[in-house]
Amino acid sequence: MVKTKNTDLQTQERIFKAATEVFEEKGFAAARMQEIADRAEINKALLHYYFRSKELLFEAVFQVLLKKMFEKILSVFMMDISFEKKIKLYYEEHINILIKNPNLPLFLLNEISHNPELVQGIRETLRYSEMRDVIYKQHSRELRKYGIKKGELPQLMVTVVSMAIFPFAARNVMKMMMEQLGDNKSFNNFMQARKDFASDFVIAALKNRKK
Amino acid sequence: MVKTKNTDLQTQERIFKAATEVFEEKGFAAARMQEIADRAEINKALLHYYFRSKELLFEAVFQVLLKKMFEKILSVFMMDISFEKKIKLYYEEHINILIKNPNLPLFLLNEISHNPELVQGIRETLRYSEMRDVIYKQHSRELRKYGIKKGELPQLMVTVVSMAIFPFAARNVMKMMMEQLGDNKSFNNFMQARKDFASDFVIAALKNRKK
DNA sequence: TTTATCTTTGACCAGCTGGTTAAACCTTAA
DNA sequence: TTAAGGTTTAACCAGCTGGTCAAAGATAAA
Repeated sequence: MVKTKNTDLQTQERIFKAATEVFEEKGFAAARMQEIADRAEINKALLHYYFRSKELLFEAVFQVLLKKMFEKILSVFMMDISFEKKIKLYYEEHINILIKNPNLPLFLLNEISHNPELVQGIRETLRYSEMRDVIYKQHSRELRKYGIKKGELPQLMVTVVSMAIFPFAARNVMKMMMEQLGDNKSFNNFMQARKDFASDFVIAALKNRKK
Repeated sequence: MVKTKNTDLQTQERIFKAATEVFEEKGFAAARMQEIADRAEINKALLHYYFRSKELLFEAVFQVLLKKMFEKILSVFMMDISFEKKIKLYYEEHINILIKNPNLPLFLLNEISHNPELVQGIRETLRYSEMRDVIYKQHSRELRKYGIKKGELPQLMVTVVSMAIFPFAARNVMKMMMEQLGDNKSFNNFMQARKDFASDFVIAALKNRKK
């Protein structure tokens, strides 16, 4: 309970890690408690000893994965650097994270859409309105120059993040396309190249907008 | 069997429609045969009479939804019009389809990622390499002008489609952001506005690229 | 060593899930 | 009217799923 033995933490961490893997791969509905127990190499009853139910275990895992997804985005967009640098840094950092966690986007989008109550967790983690206000204050001059009105900021933000996130969600479709192409570039190479392509694309679009 | 009575088709169609709804909403793993039967207002055993198993029923539904997603994209990008017009028409048509089927993107991406064998169906429906070749032949002049090399075409294509598809996949997250904003625009208004935003954005980026 | 507390386990269970089956029902053609 | 074949149903089933529980095992303090 209060006393934290070595073994306690080891076991709980092993369960948590196994649960993360299984939930991320299969999603909540297709995930099986038995499989989590097997991967953690423990008895199934132990799962319920540490995390009362499948739902509670899932929620614990979900919160951590949600933060893994959004904390970096938030911190980058809150930084006090130029908008151009921010875009470049965002793609660099976020694509790196997603290369390490390629299942993250589809997992999060899917669970959120199937269980709207999870959205509450996002409110607290993403803090969108805060981010939006900071961005608009910091970059009012640049955004005006680019002809982005405050009402259009969501359009721009969605565009920016979709260019990084969408390819991971569509990863299997893309892999198929690349095979068919006889393209030797791996998916990861594609995403490495995308860091520059995406930032150049966004900057170019902004600099040449109809005003 | 061969004789097609009225009632046969009506029943089979009712089952198919109900199955489409349930699979699209819940996904394969969380979908329940009983719920499909209830929505079709028939006995559960009838599902197995018309479609032998859950898997077979799912595959039938999946193929139709896959075509709903991709046929329009394919036909637009195969048309003999300028690249700019093609981009505009693509967003107009595809966003219209997705507004009518908002769950389609997440459903397809998710099922494909959880069941790689379904990719075969995409090969036949999407015909990516054919599309890519046609695009590159038709627009070699324009693409050269924009400084898009053949190897970069996938980057451009993924960018274009992600701007239309991603917002639907992230629909619930976006709805939350809009509420928090106190924004009265509905999600559909956002997507209507996105038709112009996206095409202008892509065209602007192309016209101002580093070469 | 003893004792109290925390961990871990095997065995078990109720309820759900996809799927089957035999019988009833309906339609149609002879 | 009747026989045949397709359609629909209620009842049923085996296997899986999340979850429980009593007992055994480990740990550390007294």
